[in-house]
Amino acid sequence: MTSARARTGRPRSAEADRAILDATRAALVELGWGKLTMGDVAARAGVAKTTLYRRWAGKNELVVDAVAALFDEHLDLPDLGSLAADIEGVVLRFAALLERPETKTALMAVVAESTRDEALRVRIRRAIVDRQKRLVLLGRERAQARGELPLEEDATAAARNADLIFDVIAGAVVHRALVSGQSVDEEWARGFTALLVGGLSGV
Amino acid sequence: MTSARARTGRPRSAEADRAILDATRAALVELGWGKLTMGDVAARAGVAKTTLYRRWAGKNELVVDAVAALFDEHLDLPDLGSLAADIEGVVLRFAALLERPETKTALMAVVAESTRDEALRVRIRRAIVDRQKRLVLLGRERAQARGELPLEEDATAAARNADLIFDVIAGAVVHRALVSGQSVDEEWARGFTALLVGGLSGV
DNA sequence: CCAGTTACGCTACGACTCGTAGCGAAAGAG
DNA sequence: CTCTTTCGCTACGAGTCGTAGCGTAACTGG
Repeated sequence: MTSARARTGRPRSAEADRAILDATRAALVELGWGKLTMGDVAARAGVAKTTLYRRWAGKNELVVDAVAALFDEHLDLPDLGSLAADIEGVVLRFAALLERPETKTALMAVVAESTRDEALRVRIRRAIVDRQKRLVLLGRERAQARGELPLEEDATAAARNADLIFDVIAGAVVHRALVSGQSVDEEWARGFTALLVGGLSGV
Repeated sequence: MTSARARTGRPRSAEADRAILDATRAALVELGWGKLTMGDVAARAGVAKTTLYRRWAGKNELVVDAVAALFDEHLDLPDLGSLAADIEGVVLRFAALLERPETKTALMAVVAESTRDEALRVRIRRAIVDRQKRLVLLGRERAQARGELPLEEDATAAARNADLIFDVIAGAVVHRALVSGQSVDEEWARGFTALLVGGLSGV
């Protein structure tokens, strides 16, 4: 499967791939999603425009891959000892990524495009969303191991619940950072964690 | 102030305004944000392209106004008798708007653009976000009047807390509907409400 | 009724971006 | 050394952008 395609002929330059993705991120920082053009990225990367189109169908796919690389590098979560500390940790990780200018301008834009492009939506899910989700699931497992959260017996209910928690955490951070346009600092993370753990009625 | 500008000369056609905004929403449904063009909207509305540019600076501002009209019409919240019921109500209102094809494709796109355009961000806030926020504040006041939530003494802390709750509710709905791409139905609304009210540790 | 003022529809325009095609050269596999 | 694929380059038609210029339409104050 891995060697089935392109066993012969000139191989694609891995260096070009790196240069293109780097150039894409740089262009996102300087120009933002709206003014980023394929021709500009090609020029920055020092490759021909046709080379871009041989590897990516268009701007959407290219930008998803360029941003996904950031999520790959910067998303991990050490065990901070308690459920609350882990939630604060994951919130601050998300926020650190969302407040970069590259991701800030690109993420919402590709998600917007994905509402009319199912293939793009799947690509985003695999490249970005699922990576975030794993952190939430990890924190959940740790909390269950500590006895802070009950073990769930029904698998489908557990999955539904995990989806819910993920949407709440990721959604709140995204909304705070991108829609409300305010910074996700430690103070906000503490307040959010207290709300999530204790609820509105909790003290 | 209101009569200070354009007291003389031919007045702008209010009918043209309506036709343009209707055409914009129709174009969003058919084409989506990405393929919507000013020329196409003008043709649909039966006006000249120059007329659009006399009233809106560009695609971003036009679409914000077109979508804002929907939020104006469909955002109110009857008193449902309890905090939990009110939260479910507001969640389902948000969801009903977000699941329309016009708003689905437009909202994230203009928010993405607004990360590089402060004036646009303010316009979105005033036209859309603040209208949503009022519903959350309203539900909060009702809950306090019922005694379900404590009255807060410190005004700045209360405002900060209201911002937090709003980001959590709106963020969760947006994330569920647009990023996870799953429907916000009554079952999800119930689960979300239970989590928000009781917290992770609450039963 | 008449000038003054503003909005309108229409046309045309240069600048830009898109995505593709065609070419000869380069880089590997067998 | 041949076959295959990628590469950089150039060129292209199509489409969009935002603006300018023009004559006409609509409304106001004298």
